[in-house]
Amino acid sequence: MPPVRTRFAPSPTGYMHIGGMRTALFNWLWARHNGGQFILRIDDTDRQRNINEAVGPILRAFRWLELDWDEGVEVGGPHGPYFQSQRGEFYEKAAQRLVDDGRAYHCFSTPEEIAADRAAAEAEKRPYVHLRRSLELSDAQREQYRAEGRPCVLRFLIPRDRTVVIDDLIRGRVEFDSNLISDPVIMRADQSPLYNFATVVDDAHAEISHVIRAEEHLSNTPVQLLIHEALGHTPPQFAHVPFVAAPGTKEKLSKRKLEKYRNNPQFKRLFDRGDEILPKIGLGGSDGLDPVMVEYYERMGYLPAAMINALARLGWSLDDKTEIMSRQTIVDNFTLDRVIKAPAGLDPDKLQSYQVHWMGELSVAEKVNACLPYLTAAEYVADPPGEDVQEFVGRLVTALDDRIKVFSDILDYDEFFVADEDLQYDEKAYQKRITKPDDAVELLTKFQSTLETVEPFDAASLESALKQFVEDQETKIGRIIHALRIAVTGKPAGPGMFDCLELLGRERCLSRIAQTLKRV
RNA sequence: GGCCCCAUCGUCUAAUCCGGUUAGGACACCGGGUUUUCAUCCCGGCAAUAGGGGUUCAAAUCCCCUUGGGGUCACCA
Repeated sequence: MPPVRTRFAPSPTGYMHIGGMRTALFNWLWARHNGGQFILRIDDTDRQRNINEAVGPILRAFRWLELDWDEGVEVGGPHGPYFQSQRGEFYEKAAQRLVDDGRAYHCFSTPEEIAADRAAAEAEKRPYVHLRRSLELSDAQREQYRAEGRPCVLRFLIPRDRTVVIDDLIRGRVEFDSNLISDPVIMRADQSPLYNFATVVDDAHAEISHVIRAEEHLSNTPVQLLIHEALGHTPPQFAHVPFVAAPGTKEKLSKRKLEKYRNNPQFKRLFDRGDEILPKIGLGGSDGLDPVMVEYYERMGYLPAAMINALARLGWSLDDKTEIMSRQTIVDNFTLDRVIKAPAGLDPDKLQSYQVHWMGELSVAEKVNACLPYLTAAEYVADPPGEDVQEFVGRLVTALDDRIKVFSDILDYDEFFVADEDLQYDEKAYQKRITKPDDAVELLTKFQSTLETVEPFDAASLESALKQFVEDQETKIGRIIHALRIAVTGKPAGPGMFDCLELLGRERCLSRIAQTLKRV
């Protein structure tokens, strides 16, 4: 058995698509599961843009999720270079071999000619395949065309009357009739290779054992198989994974349909949350980072463990009940035969539930370290944060407990960072808890002296002090505690009341209550 | 349109390959409990084999058709 070698070969688009990430993950998992190698190559045969700018976000996504690669971009390896744009000689050599063997031919057909042929075929309702007019040319004509400088591409000669069989590891046996396959262009006039050709040359050169890719490539596969064959390669095994669909649909998740997704109920929450959070940390809104991109989740403060867990469960399962899986568990158990054939819609709700689980596994120190950058970026605290700030955030995070679902949630608790006079009140809650009850103001007023004297000013003492107060006043805890929360935090929800008081400290609590009472 | 792929709760899926389960789990949702709020957590509930034909003692599972969805038909990847 040859070693398992898989690859992911994105075209440099400037961002990492969540669906592509899932494909990459499956490749990585299959390599790791088998103790093989994973290769990261860049398919940039058709790009003239700034490569570094376009590749950066892709590498960033891999690093964030800790998907390491054994060969490829930046790390190098024995099968480089790992940019198709730098592999010209390999393609030229392979192309020459095909020409020499009569498996490829120079084609002088103009785009107009081809369009006309296609139109004619359509008019007659017969499937169009390239007509190979250039094969009929005499040597003299050929020379004349060349002398005229007429552009000439190289086409692969598809053998006729063949049934091309793909034994796909996920989809099973799939057959194609070679008579229906048009001769594909494999080299442009300028000697640059086309994808279907370059990928074959590169996969063979890198000794890729398994090509795991999205199912939209399934119909390219017969061509690639035939080219492998013509070049004398043993083709890799293919596994076509279903595409990742938009939430609640069966349609391929696509960046082009972004505006439509804004109205998708599940996606809408992600967009809205992005619009709320991202500007605070200087990243613009969801115009720049959207939930189709991996970077959105990174910037919002999702956990790699949650992302991996969610992505792995999209089209794959371990058994009939296991949902929560560590990276290691997934590596240990991942097999291609358990990949499902039907497309799977990304489920933001389910991602969130994995996130809640994996967040719960973190220590306070880990959460603090991850939350601090949000607080500094939003300028809630100084950058770099002093020791006292770190200590305070530690106490806040402890009090917040699992209320922080993604790290950027820490920004919801601005009441612990703003000056007393800048405290914002939730008006609805203010009405309900302070204005409307007839005893709220009176109780708050009286409770000030309790706060002044309670010693020490910590959650436990505050709790017993409040209970004593309630007893003395012959009232119920519910009569004051809600009003108190609004008075000191401005909000109807948050950490435990006594934690809030302790966190804020005596002075700020008293100042905020006074300010609230003045407001009535 | 041609070719190809796919089809189980609202969603992600298990059982399908090798026919026999009260068709299981999770998320979401609904109800209840815990809790000073919110969040968490616990308990319970709702909810599916696209349709039609075969084959068989027995079909979600095998075969055919229909319908629906999707992918692809480039000098994109």
